[in-house]
Amino acid sequence: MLYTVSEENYIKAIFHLQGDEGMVTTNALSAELQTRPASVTDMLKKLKTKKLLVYEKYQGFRLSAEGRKVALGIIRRHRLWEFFLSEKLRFSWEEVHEVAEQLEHVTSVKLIDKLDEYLGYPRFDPHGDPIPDRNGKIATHERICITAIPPDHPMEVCHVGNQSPELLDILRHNHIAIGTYLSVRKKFSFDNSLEVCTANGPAFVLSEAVAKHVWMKKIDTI
Amino acid sequence: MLYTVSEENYIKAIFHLQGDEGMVTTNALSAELQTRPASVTDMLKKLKTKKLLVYEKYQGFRLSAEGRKVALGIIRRHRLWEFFLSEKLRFSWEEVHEVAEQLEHVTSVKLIDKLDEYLGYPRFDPHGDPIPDRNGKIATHERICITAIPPDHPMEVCHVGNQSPELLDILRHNHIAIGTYLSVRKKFSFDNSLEVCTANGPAFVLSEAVAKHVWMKKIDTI
DNA sequence: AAAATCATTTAGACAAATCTAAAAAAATAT
DNA sequence: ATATTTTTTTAGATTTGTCTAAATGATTTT
Ligand SMILES: [Mn+2]
Ligand SMILES: [Mn+2]
Ligand SMILES: [Mn+2]
Ligand SMILES: [Mn+2]
Repeated sequence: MLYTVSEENYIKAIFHLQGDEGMVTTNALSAELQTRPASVTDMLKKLKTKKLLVYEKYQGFRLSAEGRKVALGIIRRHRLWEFFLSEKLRFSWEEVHEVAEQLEHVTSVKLIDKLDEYLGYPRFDPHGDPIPDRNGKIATHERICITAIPPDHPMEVCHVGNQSPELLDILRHNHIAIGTYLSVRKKFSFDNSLEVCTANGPAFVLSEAVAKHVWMKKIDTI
Repeated sequence: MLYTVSEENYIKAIFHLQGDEGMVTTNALSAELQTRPASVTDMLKKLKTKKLLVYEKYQGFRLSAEGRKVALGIIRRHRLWEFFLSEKLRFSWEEVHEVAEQLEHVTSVKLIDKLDEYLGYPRFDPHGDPIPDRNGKIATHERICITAIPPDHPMEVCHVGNQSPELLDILRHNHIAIGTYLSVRKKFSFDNSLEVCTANGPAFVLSEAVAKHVWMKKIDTI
């Protein structure tokens, strides 16, 4: 029932690498976790013994139903802590992940459920990623990339698909964060850049490289 | 600069066992940590190498100045989290310790300083124990045992020297917690029990065994 | 002061998580 | 269809933290 920090990190990484139905490879996981392939193989055997993994050697692997459940628990803890750090302790957007990497391994069901309640049952973390509820259920935004929305229809930023400091630097420079309202003024087909603006702010340009990571949803009406 | 969870648990336990000036023995530490004396000896060698310990074999040991500094950092984290759990997440008094045992090992200076700020720089944890500030300084209550206060002088409960569920059961039954105002009505020299009462509540009796763990301070005048 | 007891350390083992180097299997190219 | 390359696994070693059993040092009793 309880897993080591190392096991949890493997489980979480496998969850993120496997899509729906997909298989994960030893090399991909070793790259993700910055370990050697041989270490991955060792851990795969252990996770298979614990029935968290569907794995035959040389055939790739993916989480079992139980493994997925464990992964969602870890992700729930990670994202709830990210929300706490951002919302309550005023950590900036890009600082929360590293600290949450540690906090996610504190295992107390009561702690997490009380934290969830204290935070008001948030459904999305500061990066716009969904927070699984205590049953592992995750909400999904009806979201659309800013490159695909029609001109002059304001929508709300709900997700940023890349959290590198470099991208966040551009977004912050333009005062774009989760929850910002934006509308597209013009699309330039030459380089697929966009001219966008906030409700009453100045217009500015997003390159295609930036825009493809910015996702929008309908503005909440209540 | 960074220590393992195990090292931190040893350092903290040594800090609690050594008074001012005192030496700690291998057996005492092994009892405290529920390990074998041989394991303690192994760790002592390691902590000595890291200059956290003053230790010559067969002679007992105590923390070096650096070791004490590390211990105060761990205790700061532990007690700030206990305060958070109690104050913000509404954990009951006796539940906080176990969860704080895990949270104390999350090492991010920024996290702890922000948490401290968020909590309003509390100086005492839910058990009335002092929380070291970021320089390791700890406040001290001018406190006195309830067995020693004069009759009919209301004072405030500021510390409970034993946190067993059994004692906490009695205290909760009598609605006594940190911050409760109590005065002693009568002392019975036969068994050293006390009749005490709250401001407008009924009188009740505390046995000597209970009373000796209940510590009082002057009522704050602001 | 020697014997008995108690506390502490040493010696050797083990599990967990990692590594390097070599072997084996699978995939790709010729 | 072979040969070559890539991926994965195995074999054996290392570090950390723990253990048991035996040896040694310190203390207490007689
Ligand atoms: Mn994250
Ligand atoms: Mn992690
Ligand atoms: Mn505690
Ligand atoms: Mn601890």
